[in-house]
Amino acid sequence: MERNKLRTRRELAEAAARLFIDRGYAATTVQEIAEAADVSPRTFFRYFPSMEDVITAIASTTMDDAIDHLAGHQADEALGSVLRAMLTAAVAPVLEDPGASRAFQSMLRDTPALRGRWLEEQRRSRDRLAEALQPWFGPDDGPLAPHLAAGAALMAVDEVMALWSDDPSIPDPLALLDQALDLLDRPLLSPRRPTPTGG
Amino acid sequence: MERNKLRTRRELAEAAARLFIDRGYAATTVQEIAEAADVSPRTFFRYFPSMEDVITAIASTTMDDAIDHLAGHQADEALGSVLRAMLTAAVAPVLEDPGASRAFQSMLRDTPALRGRWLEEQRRSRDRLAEALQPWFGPDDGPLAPHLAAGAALMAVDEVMALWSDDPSIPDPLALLDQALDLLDRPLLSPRRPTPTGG
DNA sequence: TGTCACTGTGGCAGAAGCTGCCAGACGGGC
DNA sequence: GCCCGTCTGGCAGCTTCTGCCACAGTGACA
Repeated sequence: MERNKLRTRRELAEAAARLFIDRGYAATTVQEIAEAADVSPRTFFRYFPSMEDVITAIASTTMDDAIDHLAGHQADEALGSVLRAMLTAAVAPVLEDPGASRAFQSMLRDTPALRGRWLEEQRRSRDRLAEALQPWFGPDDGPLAPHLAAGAALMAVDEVMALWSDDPSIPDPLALLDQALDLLDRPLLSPRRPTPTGG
Repeated sequence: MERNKLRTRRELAEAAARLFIDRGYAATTVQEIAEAADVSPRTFFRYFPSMEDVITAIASTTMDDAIDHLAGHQADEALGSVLRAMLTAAVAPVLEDPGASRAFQSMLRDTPALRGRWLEEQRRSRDRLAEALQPWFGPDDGPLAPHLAAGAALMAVDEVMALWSDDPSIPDPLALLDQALDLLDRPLLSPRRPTPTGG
């Protein structure tokens, strides 16, 4: 019956995503989602504590997988290249159906409640990623360093996806992601070297 | 009557914050907040579109003020020092009542719904800050650069506050913030130079 | 002083989100 | 056939949130 549970959960999440994109979050009811997944509303709330939480089921999987994948790498590889590979793998699924991804991003953008949950999920990924990045940092780097690296990486993905979904002329988020990661590895707060003597 | 409106709004926000910290978000009802602010529940929803949104009224002001303050600076100052001053000013109010700030952060940490809204507010601040940082970046830096700088700065504040509120042995978040900003201005993804030849 | 418009507020009905509880359905082991 | 654990549905009830109408306070104007 375990397999059946996972199937029901996925069906609920997919039905919800479809309805949210189609008619918007506010215009969708739990009853409709439940009907689309062929269960009762009561059952819906046995799988998700709230209607907003459906979104996390859609969001978390890809990033979780990517972070898990990182455990296969060793600290003797350069952090930059490992992170680049991981984030590229996390973003790549977008290319399978760019239209749907764009629609999803737009929906997210216009729905504060869902965006909040999405960001919270991202925040949780940040903690997990920081943990996974520990081997690349030494005691001299301080406790903040892995958290900042993880945060910056995920923030870059978020910014890239936002920019890509806003601007239809950008065909490929992967090229943007590359640029973003290049920028992250240079002094972020000193873009142009200021004139040595102020004035 | 305008002044009265602002007063009511602030009273609602403060009553809500007090109740959330005291008994938790889930155990607080709109009716209780309304009673504490001496208005009807119906009036509450005229000031805030949802119960969760009260939190943004508390959050947004300090960061908004700090970003506005940034408009007084010119691009001939080093970005790093301007940002440092701005973020320090944004975090400084915490020192007025560290106990309350810590309690507030803990409450935020344990309440997914509120944390989501909080992060969303932070996301909005990121866009505003990126806009304000434009003068410090040239066309060669690309469109992503100011967004990444703004995102990294706010992410650092978030991480610093989280670390500070978790660990009672850290007396002062400002010192942590300084460390975080130092780290941001060095190559984030190359903490230790890897051995030139892999092996 | 009377009337009008505007604004802030309260009350009420009703839809929707969400939970606790009980009852029925299904599968596996004896 | 019977028991047991799990998944599910239905129902009652509370809470969040909205649309609507009514009332009170304020200022302008005759």
